[in-house]
Amino acid sequence: MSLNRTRERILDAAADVFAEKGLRDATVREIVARAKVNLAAVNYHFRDKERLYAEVLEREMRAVHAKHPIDDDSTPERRLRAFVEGFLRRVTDRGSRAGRLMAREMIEPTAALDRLAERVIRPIYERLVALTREVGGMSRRRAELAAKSVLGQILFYKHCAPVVERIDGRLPRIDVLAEHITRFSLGGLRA
Amino acid sequence: MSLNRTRERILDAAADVFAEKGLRDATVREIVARAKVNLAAVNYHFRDKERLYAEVLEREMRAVHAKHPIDDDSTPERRLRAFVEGFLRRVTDRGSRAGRLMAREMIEPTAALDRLAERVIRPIYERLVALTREVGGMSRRRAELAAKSVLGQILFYKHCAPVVERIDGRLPRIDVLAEHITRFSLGGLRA
Amino acid sequence: MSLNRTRERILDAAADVFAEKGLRDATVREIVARAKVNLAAVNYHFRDKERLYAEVLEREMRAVHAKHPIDDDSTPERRLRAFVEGFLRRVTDRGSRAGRLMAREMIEPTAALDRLAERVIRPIYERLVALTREVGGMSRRRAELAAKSVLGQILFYKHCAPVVERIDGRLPRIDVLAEHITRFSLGGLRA
Amino acid sequence: MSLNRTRERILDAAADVFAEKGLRDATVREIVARAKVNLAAVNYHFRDKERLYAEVLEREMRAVHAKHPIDDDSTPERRLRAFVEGFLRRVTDRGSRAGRLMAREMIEPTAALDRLAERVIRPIYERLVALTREVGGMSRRRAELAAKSVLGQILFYKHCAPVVERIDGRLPRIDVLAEHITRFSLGGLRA
DNA sequence: TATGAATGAGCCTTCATTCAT
DNA sequence: AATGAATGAAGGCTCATTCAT
Repeated sequence: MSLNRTRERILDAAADVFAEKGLRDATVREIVARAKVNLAAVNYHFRDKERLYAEVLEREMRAVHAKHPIDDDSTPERRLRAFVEGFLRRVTDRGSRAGRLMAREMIEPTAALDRLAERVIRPIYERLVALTREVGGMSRRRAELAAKSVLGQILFYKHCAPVVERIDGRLPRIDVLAEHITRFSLGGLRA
Repeated sequence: MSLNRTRERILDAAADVFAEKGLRDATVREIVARAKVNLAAVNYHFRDKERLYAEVLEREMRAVHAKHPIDDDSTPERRLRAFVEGFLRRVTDRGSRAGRLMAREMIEPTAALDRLAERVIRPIYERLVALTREVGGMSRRRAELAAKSVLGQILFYKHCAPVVERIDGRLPRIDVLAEHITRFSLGGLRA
Repeated sequence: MSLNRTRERILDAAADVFAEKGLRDATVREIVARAKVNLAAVNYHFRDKERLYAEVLEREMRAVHAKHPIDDDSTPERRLRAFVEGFLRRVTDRGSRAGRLMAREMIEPTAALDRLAERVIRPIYERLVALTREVGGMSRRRAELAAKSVLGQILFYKHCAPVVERIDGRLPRIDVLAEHITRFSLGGLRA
Repeated sequence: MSLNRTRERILDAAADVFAEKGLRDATVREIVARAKVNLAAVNYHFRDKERLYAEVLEREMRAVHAKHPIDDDSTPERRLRAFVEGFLRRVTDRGSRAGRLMAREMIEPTAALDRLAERVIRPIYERLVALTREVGGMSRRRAELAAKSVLGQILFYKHCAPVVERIDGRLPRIDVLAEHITRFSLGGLRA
């Protein structure tokens, strides 16, 4: 195949498998089967399974980062609402490999997490902190707590999805959730 | 080794190992080594590794459930505050095997989660829903969303701990967090 | 099978394979195939391939040591002759696994050689040194050199066998060689 | 990289690696790494690893052969002494790749040994046989045995070096050894 | 002439489980 | 009730070699 076709195929297949099974439970054999490449190709292109994982993680995160929408210049309330819904959609997207990979990192952080926190997560976090200050006109310290309250509400539907499913059956529509979280948060911010 | 001493030793060792490594990454060999029992004892007493895991999970959760404090009869606001702080403390306890086990279940639910959701989680959830209705006087549907907003804020410090560490350094004191979450939530409930 | 049948079978098969191919070129698969035991049995009984090797080496050497004939009490010359022929026979025995294993150790010594040198080789060496002193009535220092001259002549037919074969075709009979080496050495000792 | 620079670099690196690890344990990867050439270069220039090995062996042996000193025309005894010391020096030279390669061939002869025995070893051997006849005035048959006795004494310090080290600590000086071997052999030749 | 990419075979080891006692 | 022995499956990795350029 021309260029680094094999390398790309492996990265893509690996993202799926790592997202589904995690670093250790994923097998190189399954990855190469999905990528339809030779078993040894992983070791050739990435040295070993762990290095492949690190590269996958970085890549997936960067992809999400790139897709992250830029805030427009409407009112802070509308921008908050847009942020919540956008984040919620991304996070609850079943097919989102980045989301699953991150969730796993939360339980068993790997060396790759340090870079990730700084380069991908912090910018998003800082934008949300700025937004909460605009809405609530509060101190930096309080705005950080508030930002975490917002994030927590959103991520709950990610990190506790299996329990929510078992207790509620299906989730409400995303826009209903986003509407609730935004209102609830506006109330909290003004408290 | 009279009675089911062996059985108990295995359950205890297994709780540690499963909490540290998860169902699949934990090895029977490590469990029996810590428990100082024979390799075949796990299969003898629990049929297989998965059944041992289910038993461990149930047991740990029951233990947490038992420690869960009963609400007193002060104002709903104070009871909410007490709930938040109590839950937050339990959830951020680094040594908590139950917490780690649950976090793993969120990512890769096992068969054991069904019972757990019904027997351990739902009662807590229902209590919180009732509490939010008392505070906010709202519909069941809205109260459920609000309860999830409260839980999400709390669990954020559990499920995103590695990122919070990397972005903020140390956490604020638990009571400060609890105070914030309670105020934020009261604001949200009244919105 | 009763007792440690499997363990013994592995040790025996491994001695053959290690002697033929050396530590690294020998494969666990070939060993277990010859021993007609399961592949995992090696790791179960010996932890890993290297430890199996160490045990094989020790065992084979001990076996040779045990078979080593005790000198009788005839004249020193006859005892030298007996020593030479005995050693020569053992060493050129094509089926001798110990010999092949030792030859490999000479090229790539493993950790096991230290014990071997002290426990198996030194006693033989010391006996020969004593013998040369009896024959030649010389200083300890010169006797040691002489002992090495004797050993070198014998071991030549072991260590250089492939070349001797290619240059001479077949070897003379062992007793002819032993007679020559003994005479040559007696001449040397008296020089 | 003009001409066959690559080829030369491979041959040189391969000589080191083969001497250190032997034919099979040496890896093409290590050779090309040391030679700082491409992985595929070995197969391109030498067809396969074994042919590279054969070429290395031949080359190293020829180099030794070239350095072999020509006998002068002093007395046979002095020429024997010179032969012993020269051979001993070459053989115990730790850095000698040829020596290590040969030692390995003795244990696991490869196809390359046939040519070697005929072209490199036999000439040396024949010279020594002639020398022993001059000294001892004996039959061809006995002279051959005597020549082997001389060679055996010398090669002992090569092939049994690890054991000698462990039993004696350091070796005596080469000239002392040569003196001993020469005297001992002269005694034997005259016996 | 030289090389980056890719491949198929094979190796050692680990693991959960079962068997015989 | 408990265990030492044994097993079959699977996994990560290395290697010499070949291919296409």
